[in-house]
Amino acid sequence: MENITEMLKGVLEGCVLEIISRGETYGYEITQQLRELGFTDVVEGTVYTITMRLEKNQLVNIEKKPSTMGPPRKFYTLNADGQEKLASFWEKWNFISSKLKELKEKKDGK
Amino acid sequence: MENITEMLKGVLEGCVLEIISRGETYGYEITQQLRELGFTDVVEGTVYTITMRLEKNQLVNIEKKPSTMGPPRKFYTLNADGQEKLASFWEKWNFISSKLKELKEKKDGK
DNA sequence: TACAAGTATATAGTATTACTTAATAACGTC
DNA sequence: GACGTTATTAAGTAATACTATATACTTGTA
Repeated sequence: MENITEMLKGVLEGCVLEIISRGETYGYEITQQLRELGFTDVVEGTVYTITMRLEKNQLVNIEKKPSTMGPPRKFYTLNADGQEKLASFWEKWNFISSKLKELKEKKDGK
Repeated sequence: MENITEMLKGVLEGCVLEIISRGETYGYEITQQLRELGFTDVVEGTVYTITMRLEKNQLVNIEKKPSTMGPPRKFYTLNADGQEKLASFWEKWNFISSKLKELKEKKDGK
Protein backbone atom coordinates (compact mmCIF):
# COMPACT_ATOMS: atom_id res chain seq x y z
CA MET A 1 0.00 0.00 0.00
CA GLU A 2 1.10 3.53 -0.76
CA ASN A 3 2.28 5.84 2.00
CA ILE A 4 -0.43 6.51 4.58
CA THR A 5 1.47 9.20 6.50
CA GLU A 6 -0.80 12.09 5.66
CA MET A 7 -3.91 10.15 6.50
CA LEU A 8 -2.49 9.30 9.90
CA LYS A 9 -2.27 12.94 10.89
CA GLY A 10 -4.50 13.58 13.85
CA VAL A 11 -5.28 9.87 13.98
CA LEU A 12 -2.10 8.50 15.47
CA GLU A 13 -2.30 10.71 18.53
CA GLY A 14 -5.83 9.46 19.12
CA CYS A 15 -4.63 5.87 18.90
CA VAL A 16 -1.94 6.58 21.45
CA LEU A 17 -4.46 8.19 23.79
CA GLU A 18 -6.72 5.17 23.40
CA ILE A 19 -3.88 2.73 24.11
CA ILE A 20 -2.85 4.67 27.21
CA SER A 21 -6.45 4.73 28.40
CA ARG A 22 -6.41 0.92 28.56
CA GLY A 23 -3.85 1.08 31.34
CA GLU A 24 -0.46 2.39 32.33
CA THR A 25 2.08 1.96 29.52
CA TYR A 26 5.26 3.46 28.07
CA GLY A 27 6.55 4.71 24.72
CA TYR A 28 8.33 1.62 23.50
CA GLU A 29 5.37 -0.61 24.33
CA ILE A 30 2.93 1.81 22.68
CA THR A 31 5.00 1.60 19.49
CA GLN A 32 4.81 -2.19 19.57
CA GLN A 33 1.07 -2.13 20.11
CA LEU A 34 0.58 0.20 17.16
CA ARG A 35 2.65 -2.12 14.99
CA GLU A 36 0.61 -5.10 16.16
CA LEU A 37 -2.55 -3.17 15.32
CA GLY A 38 -1.30 -2.99 11.75
CA PHE A 39 0.56 0.30 11.59
CA THR A 40 3.75 -1.64 10.91
CA ASP A 41 5.81 1.32 9.78
CA VAL A 42 5.40 3.39 12.93
CA VAL A 43 8.76 3.88 14.61
CA GLU A 44 9.80 4.97 18.10
CA GLY A 45 10.63 8.52 17.05
CA THR A 46 7.09 9.13 15.87
CA VAL A 47 5.56 7.86 19.08
CA TYR A 48 7.94 9.86 21.23
CA THR A 49 7.01 13.10 19.54
CA ILE A 50 3.42 12.25 20.38
CA THR A 51 4.04 11.35 24.01
CA MET A 52 6.18 14.49 24.37
CA ARG A 53 3.25 16.49 23.04
CA LEU A 54 0.86 14.79 25.48
CA GLU A 55 3.22 15.72 28.30
CA LYS A 56 3.54 19.29 27.11
CA ASN A 57 -0.24 19.66 26.86
CA GLN A 58 -0.62 18.04 30.26
CA LEU A 59 -2.91 15.24 29.18
CA VAL A 60 -1.01 12.49 31.00
CA ASN A 61 0.39 11.58 34.38
CA ILE A 62 3.95 10.25 34.37
CA GLU A 63 5.68 7.75 36.59
CA LYS A 64 9.26 6.61 36.02
CA LYS A 65 10.01 3.01 36.94
CA PRO A 66 13.08 0.83 36.55
CA SER A 67 13.12 -1.95 34.02
CA THR A 68 14.94 -5.25 34.22
CA MET A 69 15.34 -5.19 30.43
CA GLY A 70 17.04 -1.82 29.88
CA PRO A 71 16.88 1.81 30.94
CA PRO A 72 14.03 3.13 33.12
CA ARG A 73 10.57 3.35 31.57
CA LYS A 74 8.28 6.36 31.65
CA PHE A 75 4.79 5.07 32.33
CA TYR A 76 1.84 7.16 31.21
CA THR A 77 -1.74 7.31 32.37
CA LEU A 78 -4.47 9.65 31.14
CA ASN A 79 -5.62 12.42 33.41
CA ALA A 80 -9.03 14.09 33.18
CA ASP A 81 -7.93 16.37 30.33
CA GLY A 82 -6.48 13.38 28.49
CA GLN A 83 -9.75 11.50 28.76
CA GLU A 84 -11.59 14.52 27.48
CA LYS A 85 -9.18 14.76 24.56
CA LEU A 86 -9.71 11.07 23.83
CA ALA A 87 -13.48 11.51 23.82
CA SER A 88 -13.06 14.48 21.50
CA PHE A 89 -10.89 12.38 19.21
CA TRP A 90 -13.52 9.68 18.84
CA GLU A 91 -16.17 12.30 18.27
CA LYS A 92 -14.15 13.82 15.43
CA TRP A 93 -13.31 10.41 14.04
CA ASN A 94 -16.95 9.33 14.06
CA PHE A 95 -17.92 12.53 12.28
CA ILE A 96 -15.38 12.22 9.49
CA SER A 97 -15.94 8.50 9.26
CA SER A 98 -19.67 8.95 8.77
CA LYS A 99 -19.12 11.61 6.12
CA LEU A 100 -16.71 9.43 4.19
CA LYS A 101 -19.14 6.53 4.43
CA GLU A 102 -21.84 8.77 3.00
CA LEU A 103 -19.54 9.74 0.15
CA LYS A 104 -18.54 6.15 -0.54
CA GLU A 105 -22.08 4.82 -0.48
CA LYS A 106 -23.22 7.47 -2.90
CA LYS A 107 -20.42 6.17 -5.11
CA ASP A 108 -21.72 2.62 -5.02
CA GLY A 109 -25.26 3.81 -5.62
CA LYS A 110 -26.52 2.37 -2.32
CA MET B 1 -16.84 20.17 17.73
CA GLU B 2 -13.17 20.90 18.17
CA ASN B 3 -10.95 21.64 15.19
CA ILE B 4 -10.77 18.71 12.77
CA THR B 5 -8.10 20.22 10.51
CA GLU B 6 -5.39 17.71 11.26
CA MET B 7 -7.68 14.77 10.80
CA LEU B 8 -8.70 16.06 7.38
CA LYS B 9 -5.13 15.87 6.11
CA GLY B 10 -4.95 13.29 3.40
CA VAL B 11 -8.73 12.90 3.54
CA LEU B 12 -9.84 16.10 1.88
CA GLU B 13 -7.89 15.43 -1.30
CA GLY B 14 -9.56 12.02 -1.53
CA CYS B 15 -12.97 13.63 -1.15
CA VAL B 16 -12.16 16.05 -3.96
CA LEU B 17 -11.02 13.20 -6.21
CA GLU B 18 -14.21 11.33 -5.45
CA ILE B 19 -16.37 14.36 -6.21
CA ILE B 20 -14.58 14.95 -9.51
CA SER B 21 -14.98 11.29 -10.42
CA ARG B 22 -18.77 11.73 -10.32
CA GLY B 23 -18.52 14.03 -13.30
CA GLU B 24 -16.94 17.19 -14.63
CA THR B 25 -16.90 19.95 -12.02
CA TYR B 26 -14.97 23.04 -10.93
CA GLY B 27 -13.37 24.44 -7.78
CA TYR B 28 -16.15 26.60 -6.50
CA GLU B 29 -18.72 23.85 -6.95
CA ILE B 30 -16.47 21.30 -5.25
CA THR B 31 -16.25 23.62 -2.26
CA GLN B 32 -20.01 23.83 -2.07
CA GLN B 33 -20.39 20.08 -2.31
CA LEU B 34 -17.91 19.55 0.52
CA ARG B 35 -19.85 22.01 2.65
CA GLU B 36 -23.08 20.22 1.86
CA LEU B 37 -21.45 16.95 2.84
CA GLY B 38 -20.86 18.42 6.29
CA PHE B 39 -17.40 19.93 6.07
CA THR B 40 -18.94 23.33 6.61
CA ASP B 41 -15.71 25.15 7.39
CA VAL B 42 -13.94 24.30 4.15
CA VAL B 43 -13.25 27.46 2.17
CA GLU B 44 -12.30 28.13 -1.45
CA GLY B 45 -8.62 28.64 -0.71
CA THR B 46 -8.33 25.15 0.72
CA VAL B 47 -9.97 23.50 -2.26
CA TYR B 48 -7.88 25.46 -4.73
CA THR B 49 -4.64 24.33 -3.15
CA ILE B 50 -5.91 20.78 -3.66
CA THR B 51 -6.98 21.27 -7.28
CA MET B 52 -3.67 23.01 -8.00
CA ARG B 53 -1.91 19.97 -6.59
CA LEU B 54 -4.00 17.62 -8.71
CA GLU B 55 -3.04 19.66 -11.76
CA LYS B 56 0.62 19.66 -10.81
CA ASN B 57 0.59 15.90 -10.30
CA GLN B 58 -1.29 15.47 -13.57
CA LEU B 59 -4.23 13.58 -12.14
CA VAL B 60 -6.88 15.64 -13.91
CA ASN B 61 -7.88 16.88 -17.34
CA ILE B 62 -8.81 20.54 -17.52
CA GLU B 63 -11.26 22.38 -19.73
CA LYS B 64 -12.00 26.08 -19.40
CA LYS B 65 -15.58 27.11 -20.13
CA PRO B 66 -17.44 30.41 -19.86
CA SER B 67 -20.05 30.86 -17.15
CA THR B 68 -23.23 32.92 -17.26
CA MET B 69 -22.81 33.61 -13.55
CA GLY B 70 -19.32 35.04 -13.42
CA PRO B 71 -15.79 34.47 -14.68
CA PRO B 72 -14.82 31.37 -16.70
CA ARG B 73 -14.78 28.05 -14.87
CA LYS B 74 -12.02 25.47 -14.94
CA PHE B 75 -13.70 22.10 -15.26
CA TYR B 76 -11.87 19.03 -14.00
CA THR B 77 -12.20 15.37 -14.89
CA LEU B 78 -10.09 12.50 -13.62
CA ASN B 79 -7.62 10.90 -15.99
CA ALA B 80 -6.31 7.33 -15.57
CA ASP B 81 -3.73 8.39 -12.97
CA GLY B 82 -6.41 10.28 -11.09
CA GLN B 83 -8.65 7.24 -10.96
CA GLU B 84 -5.75 5.17 -9.72
CA LYS B 85 -5.06 7.74 -7.02
CA LEU B 86 -8.71 7.67 -6.03
CA ALA B 87 -8.67 3.87 -5.77
CA SER B 88 -5.50 4.12 -3.68
CA PHE B 89 -7.22 6.68 -1.44
CA TRP B 90 -10.15 4.38 -0.70
CA GLU B 91 -7.77 1.49 -0.09
CA LYS B 92 -5.86 3.52 2.47
CA TRP B 93 -9.05 4.83 4.02
CA ASN B 94 -10.51 1.33 4.34
CA PHE B 95 -7.30 0.14 5.96
CA ILE B 96 -7.12 2.89 8.57
CA SER B 97 -10.85 2.79 9.09
CA SER B 98 -10.78 -0.94 9.84
CA LYS B 99 -7.86 -0.52 12.24
CA LEU B 100 -9.61 2.27 14.11
CA LYS B 101 -12.75 0.17 14.30
CA GLU B 102 -10.73 -2.66 15.77
CA LEU B 103 -9.28 -0.30 18.35
CA LYS B 104 -12.66 1.15 19.21
CA GLU B 105 -14.37 -2.20 19.53
CA LYS B 106 -11.69 -3.51 21.84
CA LYS B 107 -12.50 -0.44 23.92
CA ASP B 108 -16.16 -1.31 24.18
CA GLY B 109 -15.31 -4.91 24.98
CA LYS B 110 -17.04 -6.22 21.86
C1' DT C 1 37.49 -7.69 27.30
C1' DA C 2 34.84 -6.46 23.33
C1' DC C 3 30.97 -6.32 20.75
C1' DA C 4 26.34 -7.00 19.14
C1' DA C 5 21.43 -7.04 19.93
C1' DG C 6 17.31 -5.85 22.31
C1' DT C 7 15.18 -2.47 25.23
C1' DA C 8 14.17 2.43 26.07
C1' DT C 9 14.15 7.58 25.75
C1' DA C 10 15.16 11.82 23.33
C1' DT C 11 15.78 15.52 19.72
C1' DA C 12 16.98 18.31 15.57
C1' DG C 13 15.49 18.85 11.08
C1' DT C 14 12.28 17.86 6.92
C1' DA C 15 8.07 17.31 4.07
C1' DT C 16 3.36 17.52 3.47
C1' DT C 17 -0.97 19.43 3.98
C1' DA C 18 -4.97 22.32 5.37
C1' DC C 19 -5.83 26.88 6.78
C1' DT C 20 -5.67 32.16 6.78
C1' DT C 21 -5.90 36.08 4.35
C1' DA C 22 -6.20 38.75 0.63
C1' DA C 23 -6.07 40.03 -4.23
C1' DT C 24 -8.13 39.83 -8.75
C1' DA C 25 -11.83 39.45 -12.03
C1' DA C 26 -16.45 38.68 -14.47
C1' DC C 27 -21.25 39.27 -14.34
C1' DG C 28 -26.02 40.95 -13.00
C1' DT C 29 -28.81 44.24 -10.68
C1' DC C 30 -30.09 48.08 -7.99
C1' DG D 1 -21.10 53.25 -10.34
C1' DA D 2 -21.58 50.35 -6.15
C1' DC D 3 -22.60 45.94 -4.49
C1' DG D 4 -23.31 40.94 -4.13
C1' DT D 5 -22.41 36.53 -6.09
C1' DT D 6 -19.60 33.67 -8.66
C1' DA D 7 -14.86 32.15 -9.52
C1' DT D 8 -9.74 31.68 -9.47
C1' DT D 9 -5.23 32.41 -7.46
C1' DA D 10 -1.24 33.07 -4.36
C1' DA D 11 1.68 34.13 -0.27
C1' DG D 12 2.41 32.85 4.24
C1' DT D 13 1.41 29.95 8.66
C1' DA D 14 0.69 26.02 11.81
C1' DA D 15 0.42 21.27 12.90
C1' DT D 16 1.91 16.69 12.50
C1' DA D 17 4.34 12.40 11.13
C1' DC D 18 8.72 11.00 9.52
C1' DT D 19 14.02 10.69 9.11
C1' DA D 20 18.07 10.20 11.20
C1' DT D 21 20.77 10.09 14.92
C1' DA D 22 22.48 10.01 19.79
C1' DT D 23 22.43 8.15 24.33
C1' DA D 24 22.12 4.49 27.82
C1' DC D 25 21.10 0.04 30.24
C1' DT D 26 21.06 -5.18 30.14
C1' DT D 27 22.19 -9.68 28.47
C1' DG D 28 24.58 -12.99 25.68
C1' DT D 29 28.58 -14.47 23.35
C1' DA D 30 32.94 -14.71 21.05
